[in-house]
Amino acid sequence: MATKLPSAERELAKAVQDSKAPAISRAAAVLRLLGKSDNPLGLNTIARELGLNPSTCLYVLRALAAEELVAFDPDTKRYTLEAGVLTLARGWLRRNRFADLAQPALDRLAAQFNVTVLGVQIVGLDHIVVIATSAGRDFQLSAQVGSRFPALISATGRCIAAFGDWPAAELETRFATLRWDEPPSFADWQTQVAETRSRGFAIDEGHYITGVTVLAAPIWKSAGGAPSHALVVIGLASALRRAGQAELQDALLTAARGSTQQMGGETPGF
Amino acid sequence: MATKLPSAERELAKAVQDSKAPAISRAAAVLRLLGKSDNPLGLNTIARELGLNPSTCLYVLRALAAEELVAFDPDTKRYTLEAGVLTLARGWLRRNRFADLAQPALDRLAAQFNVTVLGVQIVGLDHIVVIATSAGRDFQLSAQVGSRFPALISATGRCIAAFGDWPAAELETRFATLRWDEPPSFADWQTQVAETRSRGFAIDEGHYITGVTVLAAPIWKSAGGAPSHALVVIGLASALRRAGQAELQDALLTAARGSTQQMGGETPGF
DNA sequence: GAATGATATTCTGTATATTGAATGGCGACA
DNA sequence: TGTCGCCATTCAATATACAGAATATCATTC
Repeated sequence: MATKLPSAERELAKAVQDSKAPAISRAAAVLRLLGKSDNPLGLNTIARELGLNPSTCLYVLRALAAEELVAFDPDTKRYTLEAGVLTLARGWLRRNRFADLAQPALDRLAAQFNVTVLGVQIVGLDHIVVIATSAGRDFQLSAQVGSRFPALISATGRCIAAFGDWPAAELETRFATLRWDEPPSFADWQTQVAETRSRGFAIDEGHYITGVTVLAAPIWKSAGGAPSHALVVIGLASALRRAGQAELQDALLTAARGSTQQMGGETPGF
Repeated sequence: MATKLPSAERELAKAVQDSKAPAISRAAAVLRLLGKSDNPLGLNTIARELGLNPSTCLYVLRALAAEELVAFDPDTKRYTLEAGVLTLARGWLRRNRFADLAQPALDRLAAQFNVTVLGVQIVGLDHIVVIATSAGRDFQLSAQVGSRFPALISATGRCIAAFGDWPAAELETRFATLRWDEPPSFADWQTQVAETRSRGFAIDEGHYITGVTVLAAPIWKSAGGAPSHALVVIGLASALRRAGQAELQDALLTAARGSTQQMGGETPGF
């Protein structure tokens, strides 16, 4: 009993439990697993990894293959993602102006301060997703479009907590699951969140990744409520100080305000 | 009885029928519908469009929302695609060298002959998916990455038929469902497929879209079997003649042979 | 402000998706 | 070449996802 489950398996079990369409949770888990994997996977490998019954898993894979979301190699009996997922992404991109709108601002910041800049979308309290990127000249750090991170991590996390109006208990629960290089205490973090609120943007100085400073400024898609996106600057702490961190912070805030306007939103006066 | 069903509904009904995981077919249909739609959709709209029971549809949407593949606006009660689909696409892109490998060749062809060039992936006999594009200087025609087309349509279709070794009956069934501006007869088409086989590439002269010529050359990922990808050139018939269609055909074939080599495949000598 | 029409959502019995065991098939290794 | 062990796949019993009716919620019109 109470054997230690891999986290993917753990979460999936929960999602399946109280859903009226568990097959869909299983399908999503399979797709994500295949997306992470560097090479094609066999049925049993997938089933074991996700804690699924092999026969159930087989039916899931067959359904996904029929939908062209998963490719099946009959020779090796191995599965990979199929091009159908691209088609879905295209549908999403068509309806989302943020990537196009923010790109010029990202490029300007990246070029002027020689840093990596991301445009991210905030998906509730769960995750943020990288929508657009621009790398500095000597790109020390990078992240790819489509990457997911936990919502509350690093500078963006403080933004989300600061401007989101979430119940403190909920925040603390989520906070407890985060992985940092140098984890702040919850109390310290709350102080930093308060600072973020008064300053209008967030800083993470080496907590998430040692030696790396992350700045994040919120973007509002509509007038009220929580921010929908954020601009994120990533750079080595030493390099940032050289590049003029104060100016960079101003430029970031201005860019975020501009993006908010372009999105038809309104930056609240905290 | 025998009321005319929308085609999406028709196909979905079939897929659900004999699947051991019908919820997954329904989920995929919902995602595709949301991907096509220009604006957020309500529950009943979706259910009606796909011929689903509203309550079933609700459970599907809730499951998809929990997986961050669908976004739900509690105010308007409307659904859209969510950024999670981007994450899946990223996973696929990581494992697919074709887009990166082919891009230079596409750009060269597009620039030299002022045409639109596509790199497509062949997904069985069902569809092709656009993986990479390059537009000419005055881009008369275009297609976006992620777009899907029926496998047997236009020049690419003749390639697939010519080099794929599919049963004739299967081909004829599928052929019957295609929509052309100026449909060829099945007999004519078979002749053109035979020509394609001997020539090594396919031409569609105004059949698919009036006044538009399409060329397609196959690419093999592995030594034997059917081609996995194709290079496709699209241009106005008049413009192509001016640009030197004979040279273009040579250049296309050479490019496809080169891509085949880069992919580690082998162009068979038909 | 009442009534109407449309929508989203909950509820309940039943057809069926899921499970775990049994079978079939393939490669490794001796 | 035969045996073993793993993997994919089928099979049969049953827990449950699903369809349809009932209810709740919301706009819209008079």
